[in-house]
Amino acid sequence: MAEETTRPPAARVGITLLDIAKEAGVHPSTVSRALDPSQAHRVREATRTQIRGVADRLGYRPHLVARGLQTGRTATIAFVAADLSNPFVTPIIHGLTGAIQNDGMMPVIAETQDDHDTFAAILDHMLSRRVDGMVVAAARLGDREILESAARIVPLVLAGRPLEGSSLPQVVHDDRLGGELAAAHLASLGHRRVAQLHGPADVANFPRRAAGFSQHASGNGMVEIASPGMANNPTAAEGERLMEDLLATGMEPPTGVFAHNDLMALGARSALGARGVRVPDDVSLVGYNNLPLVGRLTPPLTTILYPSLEVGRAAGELIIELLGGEMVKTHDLEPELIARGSTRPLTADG
Amino acid sequence: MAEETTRPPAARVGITLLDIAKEAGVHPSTVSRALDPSQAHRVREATRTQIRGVADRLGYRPHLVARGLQTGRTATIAFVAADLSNPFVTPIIHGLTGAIQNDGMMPVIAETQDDHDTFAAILDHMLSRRVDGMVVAAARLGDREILESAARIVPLVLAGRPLEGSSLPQVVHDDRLGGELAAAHLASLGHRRVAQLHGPADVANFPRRAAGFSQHASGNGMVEIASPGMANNPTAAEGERLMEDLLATGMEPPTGVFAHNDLMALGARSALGARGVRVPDDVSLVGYNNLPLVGRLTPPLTTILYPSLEVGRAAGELIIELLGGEMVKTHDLEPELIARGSTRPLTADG
DNA sequence: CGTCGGGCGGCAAACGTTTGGCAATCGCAG
DNA sequence: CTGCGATTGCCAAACGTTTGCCGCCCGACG
Repeated sequence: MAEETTRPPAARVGITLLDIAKEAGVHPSTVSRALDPSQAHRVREATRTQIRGVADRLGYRPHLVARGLQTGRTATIAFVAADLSNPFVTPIIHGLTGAIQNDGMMPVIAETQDDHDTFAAILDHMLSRRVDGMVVAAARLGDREILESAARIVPLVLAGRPLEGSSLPQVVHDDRLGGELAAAHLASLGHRRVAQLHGPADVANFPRRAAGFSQHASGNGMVEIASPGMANNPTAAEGERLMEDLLATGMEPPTGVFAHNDLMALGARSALGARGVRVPDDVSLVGYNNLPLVGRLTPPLTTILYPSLEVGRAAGELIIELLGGEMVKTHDLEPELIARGSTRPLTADG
Repeated sequence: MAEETTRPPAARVGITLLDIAKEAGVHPSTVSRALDPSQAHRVREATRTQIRGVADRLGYRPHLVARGLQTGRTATIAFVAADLSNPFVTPIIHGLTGAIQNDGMMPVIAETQDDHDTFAAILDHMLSRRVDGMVVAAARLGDREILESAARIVPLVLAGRPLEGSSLPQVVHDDRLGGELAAAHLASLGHRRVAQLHGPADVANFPRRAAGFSQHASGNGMVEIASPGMANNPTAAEGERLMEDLLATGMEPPTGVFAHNDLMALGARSALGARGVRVPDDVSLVGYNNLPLVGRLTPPLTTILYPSLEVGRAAGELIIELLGGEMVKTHDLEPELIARGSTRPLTADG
């Protein structure tokens, strides 16, 4: 038998367990065990170190695909976002990645663009990929069925966007309370005439924020001006449009405005500015999310803190617990008012 | 042979080609071909539609892991970032995802935290995963060797951060020109005494920006105040620290400051504000990147546009071309000055 | 009527692991 | 010297595809 004295020194692609076994003069299965910490005890110290040596020398890299086929696990978590350009999702990805990377798992990412068919296709694709779990931040009302059928196949947690009438595990954020906080804040500043800029109704956060706000408002003698429709998407452009529509009605404008997220608030501010309406002098403006930098705007935006980073992290931890067979259902994270310069007490002329 | 009349209606997990073959009374390989558009012509129209019918009825989902093992392709692109919380990377991910999602590929994401060992481990892990390609936005000077050895195994493109002295395919952005634009802008406003806040030297963008700036400055009679060291990371905190150090030297401060990125510029603004130095009245400030929202700050930040979204998209396209066997090397994207309120002409007292 | 060729489909190997079961070996005690 | 248990390593099957090759059948042509 010819003895191979020199080999390409390192990191050749395609070194397999079999190569190592041959080189070390043992059976592939022995190599597999020697390299697997949880099975290493099944192989003698001496053989083990020898095998490890050969593996290192040859630059062995386990073939995770092959392993995945055998074990049924891919060390992969799907992350499904509606719109990756929304600054709101970055911290979620960041938190998620941080929570799972230690366990050797990595997120694989897709974007639905808030389109139902795309959403369905992506879920399907992720199942085909045999991801070990899914974190979905793109849920809309109409997606419930496919979400639940996916959840029957693979651990799935909702993050960022809850889903009305579903009992899927999720990272819960109390949007209703957030809405209340916004109303309470405006109330405490003396505002009576208020309005909301509504995000799309099929994204469950927004109706909840709206309900919380309305409830507190009506319970405290505030007058809520009916808003001119709702946004098709929770974007700055839509916020601007809604605000314009509101101003265009000709009726006496509100002194306090609650936009259902920061992007819409920014859009609203543009619309107000274009009409010569000043924030906060003429109108107090409250957003939602506390996006990066909104605290450095002028005026700095008063907003409700949405703890995106923690949501991402919690989602990751939830998934990992689910994978471990635990039955955890939810994880709670509270909203918090961050009062800044875009709101101020109502004055006589305001 | 018992005829199975009723089956679980749909989407059971674990329907395999074999199940379909059995059900349709053909060989698995025929099913495989019938379902593969590029092989479908090898099977008669009738059998094909029958097979498709059975597949749909059973809710068949191809097992991408098994396919990957066989074909060697995973339909997966690694995206390696230094810091996912930097608003700068989101648009890159967005662009990348958009560019590859149509081809059924998805990014799998990891974060190096700008640590060399973590970086090496992640590259290795990605190779183990058998990703089809890599987009690396986390390159530092010391990472060259491992990057090049990875690039020998799998198509790899650099995006966001170039690498000094390397000929890896990359999405090129002319940082030097960006630096020049910053200097030229300040010069055109009459500024003579200027300073830079340096990003870390082992991230190649920053020395290039610095060189472009310095060259234009000295070539146009400007006096560049030596800066007090450089940032360890390109973050707001570090920008603040550098600016403080600069002010603390006691020498006459510059009237124009070029921060090597927007985050550092924001940190610098804080430091200036804390000392009662006004922007732009006392100091004109230029950043880099044009992060979302910096145009809405007060004053809105003058900055150099870094086309992150296009960089991400271009990186995705480059990878796909590389996968197609093309030999493309680079893709160019120009910087662009965006003059806003944080810079203004030098006045007698400024 | 024989042969050729093309269309269609089956066969089996291969991709690189993991893992349950079994065999061999060894040490040690009876 | 034999028997027994524990330790160590081997065997082979299995995970779900893809794909080169071969064979069958049918029609057409010589």
